[in-house]
Amino acid sequence: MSGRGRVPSGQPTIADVARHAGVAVSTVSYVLSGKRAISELTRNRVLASVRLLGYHPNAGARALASRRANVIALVLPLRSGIQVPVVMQFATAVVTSARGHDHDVLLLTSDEGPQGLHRIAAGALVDGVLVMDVELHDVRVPLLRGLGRPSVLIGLPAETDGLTCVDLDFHRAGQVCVEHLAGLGHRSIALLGAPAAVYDRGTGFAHRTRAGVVEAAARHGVEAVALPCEENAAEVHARVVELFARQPELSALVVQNEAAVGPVQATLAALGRRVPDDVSVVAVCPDQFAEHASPRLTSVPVPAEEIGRQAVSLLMRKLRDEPTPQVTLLEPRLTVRDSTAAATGAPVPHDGRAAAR
Amino acid sequence: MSGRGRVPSGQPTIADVARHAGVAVSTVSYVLSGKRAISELTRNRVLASVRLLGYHPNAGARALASRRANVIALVLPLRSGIQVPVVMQFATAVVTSARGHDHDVLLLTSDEGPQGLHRIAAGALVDGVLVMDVELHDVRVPLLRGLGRPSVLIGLPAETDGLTCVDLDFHRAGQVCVEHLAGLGHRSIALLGAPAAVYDRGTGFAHRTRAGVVEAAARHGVEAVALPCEENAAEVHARVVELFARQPELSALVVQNEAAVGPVQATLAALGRRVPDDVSVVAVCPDQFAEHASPRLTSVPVPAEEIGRQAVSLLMRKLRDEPTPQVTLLEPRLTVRDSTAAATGAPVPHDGRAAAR
DNA sequence: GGACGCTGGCGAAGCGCTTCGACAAACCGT
DNA sequence: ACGGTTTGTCGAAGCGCTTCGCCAGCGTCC
Repeated sequence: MSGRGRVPSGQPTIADVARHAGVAVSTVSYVLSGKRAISELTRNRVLASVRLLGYHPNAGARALASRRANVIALVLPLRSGIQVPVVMQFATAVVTSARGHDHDVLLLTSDEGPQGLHRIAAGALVDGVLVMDVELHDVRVPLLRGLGRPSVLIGLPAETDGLTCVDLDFHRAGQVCVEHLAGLGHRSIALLGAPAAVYDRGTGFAHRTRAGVVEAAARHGVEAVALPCEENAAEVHARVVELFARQPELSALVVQNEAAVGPVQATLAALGRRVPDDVSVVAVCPDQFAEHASPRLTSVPVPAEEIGRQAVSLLMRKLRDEPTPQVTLLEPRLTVRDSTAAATGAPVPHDGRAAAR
Repeated sequence: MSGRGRVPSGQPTIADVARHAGVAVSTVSYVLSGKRAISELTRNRVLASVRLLGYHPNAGARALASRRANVIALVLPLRSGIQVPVVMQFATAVVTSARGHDHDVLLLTSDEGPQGLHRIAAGALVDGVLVMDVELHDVRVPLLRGLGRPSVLIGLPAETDGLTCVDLDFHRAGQVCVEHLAGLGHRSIALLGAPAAVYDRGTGFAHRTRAGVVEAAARHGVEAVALPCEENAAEVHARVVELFARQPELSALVVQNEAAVGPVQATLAALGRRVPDDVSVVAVCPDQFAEHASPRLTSVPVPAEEIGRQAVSLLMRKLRDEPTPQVTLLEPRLTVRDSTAAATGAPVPHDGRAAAR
């Protein structure tokens, strides 16, 4: 009968719902979007039809007509030296929060590079972009500025004009670790950091933590050295040995490298140095890691969940054209567990800080 | 002038390209899709215009008209006890291969559950679905069957009728580990497995590996016990101690738990048992892990990349309505490194297998 | 030299949705 | 009882693309 007759998709359309409920297509649309007042009666009839037919709006059609896809892009790093579990936590937090805002998440990997971003944005596949693992001088930053779509960075580039960035205040995190150790009477500490490659490509969090450690150490009159560290057990071992050779007085370690945490503990054990009796250890790592180590580690957790949530919520605000702060830094919290104790021969005063004065 | 005049989107449309190239819209479409023959001359004119105007087809419009979104969904597990780095490797492999097939990847988390899948599929946001971390009796399996969209599972449920599944042959992997150890003369071995929760929820790979180990051990006359193992250092320590108490003769360990690998080595060291001199260790874990341990671990890697690629390629085949095998199992390869050696008092015969006969 | 088949291109009809303007009907104050 | 607001609903015009059917031109084959 029908002249053209492409195969119908099987899924009910808004027209089916309208017909079933005995109203106009536009009425169904308004019921679903709430953008115009609809009488209680009509609304209920429509909603009943929706449920009965199992109607789900077609995403493509919706995107086309409304010019918003309700999808955001998440650009994940895939390089060496990334903190895999942290990244996963971010990703899941982002997906979960995005769903809470009625958005889905499209996964992009850094290695498709700028053109990937461009394709996605120009094709209107996504409404906005979330970029992780930003470097100090990230090539994607100028791109994002000219993308024509809202974006939020997780991490802090050197120049934040016109951007929206969220991150843990790693500078402060470094300070907090040192302050804790100084308060326990430690006078010689070391930062065992991320792999050298991470520093080399100017990843913000590594540099900022190091700066925080160095600065706070100076302020508290604590001797401190910072060393990058690869992620394999042998290398960690070598580094730790090297540290004790360079600083015989060394009594505390700040470790910012998930993969190194285990080997560090193993190495210290092998060297006959007990934690925390002989050496205190503070880690900057996910809580889960710190909990699972033995002894349980005093740590500054990276609040991946919280950062992810914030990032999404900032992006949503940008999508609604609301103003957003340029930089949002989360305050680090240090959780004291079993891996830090007063330095030998420097008993902690009762307020736990005197030694740092 | 124009009566209605919504704001134009800014992006050039196919009509702009057509006008610029002096051809019909449909011609541009055919040039881009290659679905009809277009003369060299016209094609080049069109392509030039496309580049010049920076044209990118609108994803929503394309999806609406063609009834295919060129997006696939990837459902990632987010529960405890998952092997985070492996999951990440999967994810990146999937994204990369999907891009190679001109598709993007939408990230879903298991915890949005069945309705998430349903929403996505019914809304035509995605053309197909990739599901990871499938359990033996997964609730999503019936859902997938009735989803009306092609899907591929990574992992193996108990019942595979009408499905398409890819996975490493973990049963074989278990066997391979045992065969290697038996060949080295070990007569008493243990499998230190995933956390108990993983077995409890019936995750295929854990069960299959255990079965493979047990079966091969029986066949080779090797004594074997299998123990689940939590992912924290203290627990690992306890388990290892327990194992040696139960099997005084124990001379080799198969470890299928990334997070446990480090602690196992630490514990053995603490117990004064050298690897591989006193105890051999085989791990089922990503190569990277095995490489970074010290000593470097003999291992059966989980070929996440390869599995991801296969999964995508199978899904693409299904999208094209081509038949696909129900189950695709990848053959495990064992890489010998420095953590396995001949059992004490059982010198390896020159062909390395006699002890197993 | 007309029937035939190709090739290359065009026009138009949707795909399923949102949104704008129009417009009855109900409600208000006077 | 009559203009002026709301309030609730409808119709229709696209959003930007794909795809179907059509046709003009051109070589081919008896």
